[in-house]
Amino acid sequence: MKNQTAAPSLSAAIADAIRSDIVEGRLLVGDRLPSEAELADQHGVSRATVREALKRLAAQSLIRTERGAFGGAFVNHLSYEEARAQQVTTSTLLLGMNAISFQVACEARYALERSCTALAAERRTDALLAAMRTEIDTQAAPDLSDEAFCASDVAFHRALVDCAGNEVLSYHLAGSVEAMQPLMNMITFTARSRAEIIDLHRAIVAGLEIRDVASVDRALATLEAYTITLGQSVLKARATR
Amino acid sequence: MKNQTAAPSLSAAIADAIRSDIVEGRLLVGDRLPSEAELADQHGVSRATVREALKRLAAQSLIRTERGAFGGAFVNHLSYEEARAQQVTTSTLLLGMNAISFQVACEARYALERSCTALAAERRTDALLAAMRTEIDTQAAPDLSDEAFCASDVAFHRALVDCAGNEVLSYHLAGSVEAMQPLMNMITFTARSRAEIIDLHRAIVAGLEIRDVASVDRALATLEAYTITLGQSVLKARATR
DNA sequence: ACGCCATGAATGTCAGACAATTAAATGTCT
DNA sequence: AGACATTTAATTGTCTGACATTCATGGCGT
Repeated sequence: MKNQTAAPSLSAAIADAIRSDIVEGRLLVGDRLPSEAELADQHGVSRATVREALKRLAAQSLIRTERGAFGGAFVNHLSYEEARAQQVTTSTLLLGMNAISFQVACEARYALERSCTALAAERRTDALLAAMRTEIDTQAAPDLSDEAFCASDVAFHRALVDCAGNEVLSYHLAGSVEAMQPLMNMITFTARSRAEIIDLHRAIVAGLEIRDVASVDRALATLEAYTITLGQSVLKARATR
Repeated sequence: MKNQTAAPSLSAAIADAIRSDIVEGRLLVGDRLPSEAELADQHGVSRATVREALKRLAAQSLIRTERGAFGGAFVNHLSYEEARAQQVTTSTLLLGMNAISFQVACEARYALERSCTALAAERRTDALLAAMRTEIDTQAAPDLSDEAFCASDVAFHRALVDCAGNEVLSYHLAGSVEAMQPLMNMITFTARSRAEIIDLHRAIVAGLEIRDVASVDRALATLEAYTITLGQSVLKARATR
């Protein structure tokens, strides 16, 4: 992996060297790196510089460090959860910094989410359907805060993508959808709109239950359209304020 | 953003503090952080510790540092390209470490890719169609290496997702699909299979041209099935070896 | 006005020290 | 012999102070 313009910094160069050792398989999961002192010797730099390099890798969850005798830096086993958390941080920041319109974000979110409907209808399990129904019940509570409603909404859609029974797909979709949540949260939900959304959630679960791809897809499309409508009315309200 | 079990390290704690300042908007893009010496004072630690914290943030592209007078650490503007590169690194590593079956990866890849067909058929531009045709011509060259064929394949699918005309969708899809390329590269392409793939690529472009969603979707489904077949035959060949 | 250079502020690096932690080796008691 | 306590060595985490390097700015001389 060639580095961009250049790495005018020793610590960055050392980090890159070790990173490619990991990515290209010369260091395997669980392997212990040489101690900081040894690395400093090998690369002809001071320990401080090596440490900065290691911190860079630790920030990407590529390595983990343990203290004490026979501690050191170990190639980390990247779990789905860690990877997803990082993806969400990066994507959230990206979306927050680039003046994404609500409509574009919404369109992307539902396009991604609909990519799992066919598999989800085929493979949905009773356990996941039950989880979705539980979230719907939560959402129907009359005195629920907007925050809690959104959290439950995320959990519902998370369960939906899990229905596809493909962990790789779940990882990508859950990460993508979750990253867009802050943009979705521009909307303040009225009792009326909550009821509408809950109805559509019910339709999705019902469609999955009878393995009817088309009805699930239709419900998601309707949910997308409705969400965009809500977003636009919020924008309009702000404009006239 | 609460940290998991604990961060028993000062440099990690400081990095987390600054990170949340950025993610939650208390520091804006382009803002200059205090100098390392000032940060060290504020947090009551040494400059070395602050530097390790800053390197962690730099590794996530959250900040960039400039040397010289009036240099320092600045909140970075995260570009789509930087974000995608990070997403690809993380996802590639994740997939490489978790014994993903070829079939599961393939299924996820095409499910994601098909999420843009409807928008792509509606919005495809002549420029992007031309780009796709150029890649097909490249792929048809008789003396092309496997590596170059795969690279062109990535470029082709990249153009396909760009057809959807939604930059957020492009970002997520291009990253996801690219991250799975190493798994796809298990396949060694024969002249026969290349011809088959190129035919399907042609069908995709033709479908986009006449804005026929169904035919594009069908071509992608066929491509998925064919890719899985190829993968299985490779596995079978290895098993009997 | 123009170019050159000193200055100062900042990061990048180094060397050496000490504290904290931890597993393993060693010692000690029953 | 076995259980428990202690020492030891390796390693990371942090601190201190120093020097090198980079670069915008402003003053100086011509």
